[in-house]
Amino acid sequence: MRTTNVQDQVLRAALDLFSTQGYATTSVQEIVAAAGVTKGAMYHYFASKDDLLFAIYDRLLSLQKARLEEIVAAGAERGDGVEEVLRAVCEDVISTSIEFLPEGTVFTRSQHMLTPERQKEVKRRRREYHEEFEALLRRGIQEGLFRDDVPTAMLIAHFFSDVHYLSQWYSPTGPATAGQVAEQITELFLRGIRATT
Amino acid sequence: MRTTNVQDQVLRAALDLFSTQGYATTSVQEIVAAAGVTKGAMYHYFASKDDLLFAIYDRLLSLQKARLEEIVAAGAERGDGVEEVLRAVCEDVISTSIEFLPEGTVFTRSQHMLTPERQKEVKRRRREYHEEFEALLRRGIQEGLFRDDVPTAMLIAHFFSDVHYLSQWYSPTGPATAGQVAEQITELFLRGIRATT
DNA sequence: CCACACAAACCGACCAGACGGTACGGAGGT
DNA sequence: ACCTCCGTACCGTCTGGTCGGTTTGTGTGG
Repeated sequence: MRTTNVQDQVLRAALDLFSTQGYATTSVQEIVAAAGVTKGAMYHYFASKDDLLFAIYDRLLSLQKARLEEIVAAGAERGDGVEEVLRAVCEDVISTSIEFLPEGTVFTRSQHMLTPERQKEVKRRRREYHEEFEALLRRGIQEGLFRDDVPTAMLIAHFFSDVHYLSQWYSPTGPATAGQVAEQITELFLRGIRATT
Repeated sequence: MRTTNVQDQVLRAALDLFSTQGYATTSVQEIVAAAGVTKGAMYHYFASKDDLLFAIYDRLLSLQKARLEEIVAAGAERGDGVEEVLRAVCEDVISTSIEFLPEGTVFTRSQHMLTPERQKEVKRRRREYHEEFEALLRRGIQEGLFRDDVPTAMLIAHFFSDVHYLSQWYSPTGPATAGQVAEQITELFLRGIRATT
């Protein structure tokens, strides 16, 4: 197996503590105590506290990217229309973000705590993701389905604002299910960007 | 006068450093050095580092609340329709958020660094603001202008996600002016929430 | 089945330094 | 004489990270 029990436990504890207390206010001592391991064990697998934080980003970015490409590929194979694909992508990223809510909390809140190089990498990978998203928008605009009087950059920001904001208001114990939220936000977004015929 | 030069300089420096480096990674030493005062002077006016952070929240919350009420009152006096008032409110909060972009950065990023009581107060005042916003939405729904198939809580989240996300992507040196952004986001939002007749 | 070797896994006491905050005294106005 | 304002030196605490050493696992030769 690729990951040991120690790594798993530490990352799990780190995610939990970072998302509830914040990165800076969580000490390595707390993390290893919560994980049930010692500092020596932890520093055997991770070079720094920063590694723990970055692991959270890496996992989420990889996951979202993979899902995006999977959906786009499946849509292309099926010959789906742009709006259909875009809807699937939107609903999926929202659902996934709800599934990984603690990660989302850390993601928005602690980006500036990463080392500068890693901040750059996170930015780069987010940009890549956005560009793939933008390609869908452009296709839709070209086909006359989506409005062309608002820059795509703003449409992207408009959608991902919802995605990032999820961790600040959504509660699994609340009235709405993840699926409902995904559907409704996507609907609001699509309604906003459709061309007026 | 109410505020001394020391207070002003310190708060200005704190805002600048908190927004660029983050609260936890900014030391009191750095702040007083940037403000050109000594620690003794600072601690004469502020009880703790936390006070500096809360001052940023307090100012922004007060400002936004005041502007909201002003606009709603003006709209009521003029006898404006709900959509007209809501549009004015939305455009104003976006413009204001752009005007106070560093405050917005700190706002979203450092809420969990406040003392628990102050976190509660921030939450309470935000909720008050949202409730006033919600009243507009409800009025619009009642009048059949806005859709009633999506919970108002979600419509609120959908709009304020854009507001909070501004500090993460908007650049004053970018292509879009504050006014354009305010107009376009508001347009996207309103288009999304209008009832389909 | 054992003895041995060697590396990976792990322990926990221990730094060096930075941090927020304080104590105390002086300066200057009233 | 007194109070506000502020400078300086200092304190106790906590932090991320290290390091020498021990334990555990595993492959190997007899």
